[in-house]
Amino acid sequence: MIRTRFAPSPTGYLHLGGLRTALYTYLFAKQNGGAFILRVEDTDQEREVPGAVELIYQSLRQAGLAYDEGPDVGGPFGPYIQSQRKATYLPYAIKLVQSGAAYPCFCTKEDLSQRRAEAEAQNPGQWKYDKHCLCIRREEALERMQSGEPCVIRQNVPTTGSAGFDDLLYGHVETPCDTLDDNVLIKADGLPTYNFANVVDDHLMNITHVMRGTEYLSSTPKYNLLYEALGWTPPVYIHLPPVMKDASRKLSKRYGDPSFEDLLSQGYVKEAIINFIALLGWSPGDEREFFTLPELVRAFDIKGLSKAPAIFNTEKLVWFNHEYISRMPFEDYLAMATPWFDKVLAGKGVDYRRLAELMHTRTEVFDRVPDQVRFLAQLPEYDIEIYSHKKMKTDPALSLRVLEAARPVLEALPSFGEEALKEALMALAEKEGLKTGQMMWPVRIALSGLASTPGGATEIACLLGKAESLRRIDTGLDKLRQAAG
RNA sequence: GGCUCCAUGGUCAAGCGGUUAAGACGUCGCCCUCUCAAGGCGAAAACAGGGGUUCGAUUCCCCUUGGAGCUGCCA
Repeated sequence: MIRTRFAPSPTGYLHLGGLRTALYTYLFAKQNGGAFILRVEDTDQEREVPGAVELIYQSLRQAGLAYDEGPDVGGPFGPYIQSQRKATYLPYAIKLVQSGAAYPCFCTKEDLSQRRAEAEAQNPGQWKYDKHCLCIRREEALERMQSGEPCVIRQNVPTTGSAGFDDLLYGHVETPCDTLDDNVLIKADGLPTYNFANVVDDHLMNITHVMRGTEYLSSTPKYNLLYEALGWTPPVYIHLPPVMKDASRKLSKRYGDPSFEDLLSQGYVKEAIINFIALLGWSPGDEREFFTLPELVRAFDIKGLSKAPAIFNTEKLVWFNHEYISRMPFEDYLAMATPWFDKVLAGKGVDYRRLAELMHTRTEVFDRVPDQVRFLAQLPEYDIEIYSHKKMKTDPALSLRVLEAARPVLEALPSFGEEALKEALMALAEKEGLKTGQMMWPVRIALSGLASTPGGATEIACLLGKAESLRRIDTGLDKLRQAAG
């Protein structure tokens, strides 16, 4: 049975690169009828951010990536939080020490930084741990360790030969051992480093396939040395290229790059985010581009993964979002749009249902909605230049004439419904010898003060109501008359 | 610096020795239209460079260039 895991460290919210790794990991497990496991890698207590674990649970749930085993859902291989597994690592480390694959190191951080500084002075950038403590006799070292002398346990990487592994995506990767450092396996605080914890836990949790970022690509040969020394079979590796902010910067939390949660609160819909992110670094091979999560499970294939980093392109995400919004049922749209309407229209008595009909296919991201509808609450300041439209053949002078003619017609209308408005204005246009656009453009401008609006003149007049519409036309007339002198 | 990995339009990408080098986003133009969107049609836009291998390279190999990652008692 295939078992995969997503193993984030709780240092903040789940960023999009992490979400994509989680997604691929989930897809791979599910399409093979396997299990998707969440494991929290919190062995660095200093970097841990309070509440981050909950944020991870929440994001994965919202994204629909339900895990079969994990800290808050349990499972037969728990606990699923590494700090709670502290006691499990040391025995394996000692086993490695006894076989010579690792050794206790009593060098203090001060010693190390001093020796390092000296070495760097001679050979910049060449420092590796000098195996200083390897010469201590094993029995003595173990004794000192067990007597409580502060120490770490280091991996004893061979000084000759090479180490390698096979990656499903990248193929065979091999590194000369003499370029590898003797990494710390168990820290002075007794907790394992990532280097050791992931090996032990992946084995203990029967993980068959490891999907993770390429930042581990070059250290994986070292992990395989550990598997070998422990007599374990390594998992199948699939390293994933990073998601970039631009050509040379990774998407990061620091530079204010959005998290999954951020995108949701900006008004991106989760299906669009998932769909977009799935296609960032993976191609189905055919020309399909819309996928639900279950469809992704069926379509996903390691062969479609890209080896090169992918730049996160917001415009494409916006396009996906627009598509998803346009396709959602109207009632869903109305429900989602209402709070955004409320931000600028609360208590204004605007017909949200009609407004939603107009806005439904015009919404790209919900956080842009308030700016699009604000004019309904208050006529914005505008320059009469926008009465000019080349294609419509309108200008301020014509607009003045149009508004003067339209004002009494509108005022006389018994009903201010869209149909009635349209008929009245079209009839007027004909009578005045004007094209429809020449009639509608000035009216719409006067009503909205905007060159571009959701809906045309009649829809806006109807939304505004008779009194407000006439008031705005009067404002327009004032402006135009003033300009005309 | 050392090691590892990567390289098709602005972006995501198909291609897996012989193609007019797909498609999508974005951009631009036209049509439609009571504005803007949407929709329809169309256009511009790429194999980083140099060597090989081969009858033939975007595709295989090498070098260069460019980029990324690792080189932490971070993951």
